[in-house]
Amino acid sequence: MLDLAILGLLEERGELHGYEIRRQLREGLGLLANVSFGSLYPALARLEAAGAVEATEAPSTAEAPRAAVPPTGSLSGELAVLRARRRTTLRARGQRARKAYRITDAGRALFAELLAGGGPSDDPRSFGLRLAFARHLPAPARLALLERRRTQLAERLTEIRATGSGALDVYARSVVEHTADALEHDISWLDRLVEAEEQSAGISRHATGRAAGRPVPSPQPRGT
Amino acid sequence: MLDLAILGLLEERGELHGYEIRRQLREGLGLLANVSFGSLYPALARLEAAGAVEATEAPSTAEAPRAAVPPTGSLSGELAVLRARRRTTLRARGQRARKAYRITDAGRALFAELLAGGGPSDDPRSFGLRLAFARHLPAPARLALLERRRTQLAERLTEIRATGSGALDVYARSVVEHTADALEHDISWLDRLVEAEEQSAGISRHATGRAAGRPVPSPQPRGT
DNA sequence: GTGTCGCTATATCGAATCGATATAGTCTGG
DNA sequence: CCAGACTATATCGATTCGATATAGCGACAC
Repeated sequence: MLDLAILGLLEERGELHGYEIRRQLREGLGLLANVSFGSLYPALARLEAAGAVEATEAPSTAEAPRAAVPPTGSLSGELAVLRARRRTTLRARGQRARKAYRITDAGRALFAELLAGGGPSDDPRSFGLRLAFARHLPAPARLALLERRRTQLAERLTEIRATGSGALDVYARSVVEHTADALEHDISWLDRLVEAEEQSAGISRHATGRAAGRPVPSPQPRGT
Repeated sequence: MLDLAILGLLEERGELHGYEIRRQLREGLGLLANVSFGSLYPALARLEAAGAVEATEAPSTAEAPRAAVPPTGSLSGELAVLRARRRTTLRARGQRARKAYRITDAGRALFAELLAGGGPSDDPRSFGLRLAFARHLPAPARLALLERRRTQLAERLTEIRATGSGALDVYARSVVEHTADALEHDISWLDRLVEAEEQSAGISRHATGRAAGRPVPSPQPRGT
């Protein structure tokens, strides 16, 4: 999930270092991806190991794309190299040592895969992230993403409504009902997005029945 | 977080086994706590090790303690008895060996602590869980819980609104705006809850400034 | 009868993530 | 000159998830 966010940011904004990635994730995406360093740095290392991103020692202002360190197989050796390099190179201007990352072709492929990837990923953050990067998705895949999400939420909603909150006390019931409300709200948002998608694509037969009149399980006038 | 859910369930429903806990979490609490076995069983073990719960071998359905069947000496006869017994105990659905857990006094103490516990816990699931069990909380702590949550959400909202979504494309902007909307919705829900709390407590000084300027639809008598 | 399918039930594993913490350089202000 | 705030990378332990293994039992088909 984090991988997607990182790759997307690098794809859109070019070369970034860890701290900056985090800031952009927080500020740009409205905390949707509020990520900690404890997951960010491992994720970067993971992606680098997989060849999806490559590190460039230089602060982003300069160029000097210094060839990537050839993997020596010696961990301590590589660490020593990194340390030495850091001490010499960066002190140059202003900031402190940083490792900027840039996306590779393999990374772009991975990004596309993650973006469309039909994995379950019930996680709302994951969906939000995908949608935020939906610009990089072909139109049909975009639509499919929205539809898939809508289906999932609708299922959850019926499930909740079905179980009925009769047996619960005031507080638990309030939680359940609010959850259902939020779900409804989400679904109608998705419906609006789907509609917009279908409009922007030239639609001949817009009466597919989908966007037309799909009622949310039960409108349920709320307020006794 | 899971600990809280487990302890709460055991406190309210008495003796339960793992599978059943999970079901009640899913069905009762509207998927708010949709938990996997990979976290549930370790959590139970953790709680047991900490002395917060204790395991009882007996299936909880043992309302009527079946009188011990005198051993007949006949193997097939005993097997038949076992089968019959199982069938009567479990009624229509197959059951297997299970370990039922019951909450201890230490567990109750831990529960109270977790429930009120002012840890950050930005997690919406965590808050939902606490609120669902708010009945077990003294009224002032309940109010504090709501207020704390409201403050957090309000902060996030201003943060999002402050950053402004101008630089984003349609999709990212839609995500951010919808997040903000959902946040607003949550906040006004909390406001309604706070108001209800203040009403049900005898309100002498209702003009705390907080609840003052916030208009709220109606008290909404919550009984079907 | 015997597959085998589906449900109940417990359990473990690896990977992802979080929150806390360590380390360290740099900039600002008293 | 020191304190505190900010930038920056990194690691640790704990929690949680998803997948998977296992097993008993019921039910229905063949």
